[in-house]
Amino acid sequence: MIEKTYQPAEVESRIYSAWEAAGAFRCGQGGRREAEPYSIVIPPPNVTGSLHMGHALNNTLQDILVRFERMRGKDVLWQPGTDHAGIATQMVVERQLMEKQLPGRREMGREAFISRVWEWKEQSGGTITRQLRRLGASCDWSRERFTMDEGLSRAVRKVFVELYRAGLIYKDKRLVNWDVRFLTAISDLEVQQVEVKGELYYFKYPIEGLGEAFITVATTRPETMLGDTAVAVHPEDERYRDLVGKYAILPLVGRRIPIVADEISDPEKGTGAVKITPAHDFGDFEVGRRHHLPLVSVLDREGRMILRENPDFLDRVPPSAELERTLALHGLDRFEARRRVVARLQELGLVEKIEPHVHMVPHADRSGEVVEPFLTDQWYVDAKQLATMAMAAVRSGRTEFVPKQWEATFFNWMENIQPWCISRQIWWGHQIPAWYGPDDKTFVAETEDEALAEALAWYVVHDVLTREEADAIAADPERRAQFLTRDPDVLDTWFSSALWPFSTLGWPDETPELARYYPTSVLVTGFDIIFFWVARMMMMGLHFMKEVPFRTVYIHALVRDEKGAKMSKSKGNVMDPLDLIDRYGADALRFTLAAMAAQGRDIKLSTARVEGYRNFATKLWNAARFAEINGCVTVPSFAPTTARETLNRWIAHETALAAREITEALEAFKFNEAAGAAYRFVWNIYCDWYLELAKPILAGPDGPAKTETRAMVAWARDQILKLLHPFMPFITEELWAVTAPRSAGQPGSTRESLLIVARWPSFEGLEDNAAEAEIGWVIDLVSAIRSVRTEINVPPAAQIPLVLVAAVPETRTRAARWADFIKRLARLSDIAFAEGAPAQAVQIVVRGEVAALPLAGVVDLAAERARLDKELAKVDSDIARADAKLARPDFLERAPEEVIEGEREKREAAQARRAKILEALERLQGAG
RNA sequence: GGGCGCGUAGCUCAGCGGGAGAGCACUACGUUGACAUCGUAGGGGUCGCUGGUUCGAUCCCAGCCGCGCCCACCA
Repeated sequence: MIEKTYQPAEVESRIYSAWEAAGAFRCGQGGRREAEPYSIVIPPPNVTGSLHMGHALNNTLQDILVRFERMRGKDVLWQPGTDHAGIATQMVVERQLMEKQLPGRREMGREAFISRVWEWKEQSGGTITRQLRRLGASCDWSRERFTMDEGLSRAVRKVFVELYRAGLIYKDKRLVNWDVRFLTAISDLEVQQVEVKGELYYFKYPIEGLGEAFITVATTRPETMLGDTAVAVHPEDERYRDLVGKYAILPLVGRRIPIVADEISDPEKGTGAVKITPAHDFGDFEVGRRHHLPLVSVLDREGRMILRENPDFLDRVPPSAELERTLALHGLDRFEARRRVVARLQELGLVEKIEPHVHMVPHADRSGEVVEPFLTDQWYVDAKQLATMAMAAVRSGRTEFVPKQWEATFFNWMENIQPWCISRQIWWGHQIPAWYGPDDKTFVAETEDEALAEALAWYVVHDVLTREEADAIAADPERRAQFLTRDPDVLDTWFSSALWPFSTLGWPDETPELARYYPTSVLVTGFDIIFFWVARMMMMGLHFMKEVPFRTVYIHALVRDEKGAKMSKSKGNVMDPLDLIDRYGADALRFTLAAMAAQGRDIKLSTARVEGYRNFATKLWNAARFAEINGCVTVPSFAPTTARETLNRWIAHETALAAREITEALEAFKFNEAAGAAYRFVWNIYCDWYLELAKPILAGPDGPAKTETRAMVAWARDQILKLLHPFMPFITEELWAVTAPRSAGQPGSTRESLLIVARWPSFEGLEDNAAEAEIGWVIDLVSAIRSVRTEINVPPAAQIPLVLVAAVPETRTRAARWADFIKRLARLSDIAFAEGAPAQAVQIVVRGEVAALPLAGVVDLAAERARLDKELAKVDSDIARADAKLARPDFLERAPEEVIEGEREKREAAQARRAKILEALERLQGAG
């Protein structure tokens, strides 16, 4: 017996275990080794993460595709795993140490700290994957990977070494985006431009040799002026032409700085003269290179002023008396230093003005601190070269974005791609496989042994060491360990993510999985990581595999709250998917997300919507109960195409239509259309009409019609379970089990397989549309009667007679055949036939014929006349519109034939209907 | 400054060249043995504005008005 109500919480975990126990998620299962492969790699969630609504959407869509293709018989691999998430994870563990009042990271040392992180990972790293299971994700967990596991780490080292040897990875000293909180370099992508209300300061720099004359520069960062090494004006700016080549004297410092002509200066902006601080501004850095300016750093890695022990500062510029006075700046935070510099310049009368100024200020993603451009040595990937192939792959269609417009975004970024800074000054991550010799010579290799061998060989060849000395070092463990120093930095987390589509399949080994599942079929992800991840996977995949990592990139929207605001903890508008799963079931959440996943628009999620789809699940549940109560059991040998009953032929055809619609929508990644089609079919076709029309048969005497109908009800229900399974895996699998036909004395399911691996419905039966004329007529008739009953206030319980007027023989046959049904659904007492309509009757036109409801004493004649007048007006306007069209020569000449024909047909139908309405009006006249 | 997108029923959104749709909300009625997490019926929209293309425009094009997002070293 099917339970009275569906209990998601009870069912979901049990069903999920059953899938896992059956090995249903595993690739290559069930004789599918010969089948077409279908693979998706999961966007690996942070190991520190917990499931948020974005994950829920992302993984629901992947799971829908994966379940759909699995049911279509493909050999499916959904490759799961997690990301080590460098900074995020390091932060979590450091915070934990603090909370437990244990020694901090630096005190415990690198090795101890890293093993602490691993411990944390073992204990807590499984949260997110457990939560994915609750959502129903059918990943092949037997293949779960972690970006820091041994295999993937090996892939990372190999990639690094090969790119280094190909000259595509190099070390460079230049400005980087520096996070002053986490004390690490970050990439351009980890920087957010934030609009800040600040001030624009106009400073007067005296000009050497021109007495009281000065040049005014505008700046938003006064504290960096101590590091100025030039003033730039535009080469064509008449105002300053004479000053180019002269020197300004930098206030407070006394440094002579040249006034140079450079295009960077915009005559429209500020004063047209701009101070140049090559060590603290990306633009100025370039100017510095062009004009061979010295780089003067005045900030340390924590964003504090560093003047005293700063060789960059003191060696090049003899401290002036003024500078000595400003030495109080040393060690000050940059923002405090800013206030003091401004104050001092004001005292000196060198501040022309200060204006309020709104501008974009770069902030570090993670820490939220203002990013400091900082001069350091870092490792870079030459992305430009790699980008060329990636762009070509998208241009040629080897990888396709869906929706298409994201390709523009992709190209736009790729065309302007900058070197990718991949080194991070943190501990948790893939340590860079680079070692330095005694003279700082760099050796890059996959292992320390290889690096050492390479280094010793190099020093021998270059006569730094003799062969004997080298051998001695190699032989002595102590000296070996001391000879090289490993680069302490680790790689950007996205570096290992970029390898995900092939590293998870076993690369660099030539595994069968790599051969079979690469390139993957589709990547499902949000637009926010097109640059971070998609582009980089494209570059790495093409370089190392010589083939794109995925055929299709499906870009989905952002999930927002019901008002359209981005969900964030600080706003307190976060909806927790696990909470929704608890309240409504995973299926309801999944269906909601799918139904709302229209391409190109963000999802505004509301609980009302989830509730609505929970109701849908309930509806399905009850429909299955109805089938069971009425003895509708799957008949394995039943072939729907052989059905004899019109009603059954009709639902078979409707089922095929729905199957086709859902299949085509899923093939085109139109999740909302697929969900909508399934919803309409189940509720508005199967439940509202088919089951209702089947009731009299099921309640009637036993016989072939009843037997067939029972089989068909069960068959259609089974098709529904299949069609709905990708969206609502739990409830459908549960119903699949509980509705299984029983074999005597045998416990358990007699289904051939779990639903998850059942065959996806075909479209067979589409060609037979004959039943529609009959069932459609019944539906129209019932609907029309119901509508009229409400309109003229017939009490719902009242049973009234129906008279079919001047019915053609076919109608008479149909009416006779469907009398029980129609009477039941339209609440009629009797169906009769007559050549003319009875007096005092409500008359409706159904598919060209008049049906009358004699309602002497019940019907309000005036109301009825008004109703018919309204209908007449409607039909008249229809005719008029068609006439107007058909009267235009242009239309007849230029419109396609089928459109013209359609218009004629519409007109004829309207005319016929009009005639019937007129007759009805006349009769009413006579009656009144 | 560049690029992308959005303005359709009270709300959330589909549709996107041939007579305006769904869900929710709303109104009325209804516990007929699957389902009140339900059923039946109903009200509600000059499809942002202005032009253009077309036999025909909510749909294509241009401009404008609102709104959002992404990218960009500008003082």
